[in-house]
Amino acid sequence: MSDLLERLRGRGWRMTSQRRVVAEVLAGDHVHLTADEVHALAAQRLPEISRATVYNALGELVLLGEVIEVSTDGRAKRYDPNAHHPHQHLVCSHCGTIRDVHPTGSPLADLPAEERFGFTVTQIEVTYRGLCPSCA
Amino acid sequence: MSDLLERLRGRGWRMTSQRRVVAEVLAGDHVHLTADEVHALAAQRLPEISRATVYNALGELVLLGEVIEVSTDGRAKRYDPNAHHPHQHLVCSHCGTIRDVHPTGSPLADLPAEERFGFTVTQIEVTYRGLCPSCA
DNA sequence: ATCCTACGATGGACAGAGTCCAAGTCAACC
DNA sequence: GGTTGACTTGGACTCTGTCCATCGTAGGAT
Ligand SMILES: [Mn+2]
Ligand SMILES: [Mn+2]
Ligand SMILES: [Zn+2]
Ligand SMILES: [Zn+2]
Repeated sequence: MSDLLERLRGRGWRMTSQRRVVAEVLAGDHVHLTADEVHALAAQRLPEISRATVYNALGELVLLGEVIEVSTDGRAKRYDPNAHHPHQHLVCSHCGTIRDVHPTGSPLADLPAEERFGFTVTQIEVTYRGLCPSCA
Repeated sequence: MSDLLERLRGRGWRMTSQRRVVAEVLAGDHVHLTADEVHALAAQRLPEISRATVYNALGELVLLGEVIEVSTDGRAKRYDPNAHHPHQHLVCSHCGTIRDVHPTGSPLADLPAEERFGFTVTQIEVTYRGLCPSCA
């Protein structure tokens, strides 16, 4: 993770204690925290950190491509630091639990050119939905 | 669309003027309205219809499998009456415009069994994201 | 080491989408 | 036509996220 902090510093990110804590809280694999969860964890280390600051930091990390925003259907967005290992998500329709998955058949079925309607497609997102073992 | 109304009546749906108007407003192909858009259109015909009723009716149509809920990333959910012709969506990341698309092959790249984590996968949703011609 | 200042943090108000509820209304069956 | 439980209403409420005026501070300049 400190390589992340290095990379950010290198890009001119002013290193504040708040941003450091947010980046540290997000460290790890299979992490999919909501903004408020990040805020709660960050506040354990830095009690006066504000929600706005957490939202700002997360937004910047997303813009910098260091974190992926996963939006799950009506609930709060989740933030995924595993931005450098492409993967997709399996989501429980009942409780919202997320798991990382790596579908086979790599080049996710491209769109027929005549169905692109002039769009520049930059991202293909596959979401597998179902019930997790405890909700089934 | 009156076949829809028939089907609903057959399933014990009490037919109120509000529900009828909501179902009628949703009729058509490539329709992806938000709940508030449905409400506005419905209110043109039935001025006193309430937002809560529209949300209730939409929720029931979704449960009955007659309408698909398309959630688009931070914006309001959209309601798609084209539930009986499986398709996927192409969404503009900038303005939120939606187009129906029909990817070739089996985009539904199945999940390796060992990556299902005990989930019962019931739905695979593919979202193509990019910029529409006017946002590019 | 100290000073400066532009960038970042704060917290409280605000907004959008959706849910909930108590009270009133009416569709459908008798 | 009367009965009744399902449906509707509208307003309050919740949740997620944004905005903004003000205050604080990281880090370059001296
Ligand atoms: Mn992930
Ligand atoms: Mn559609
Ligand atoms: Zn679950
Ligand atoms: Zn667009």
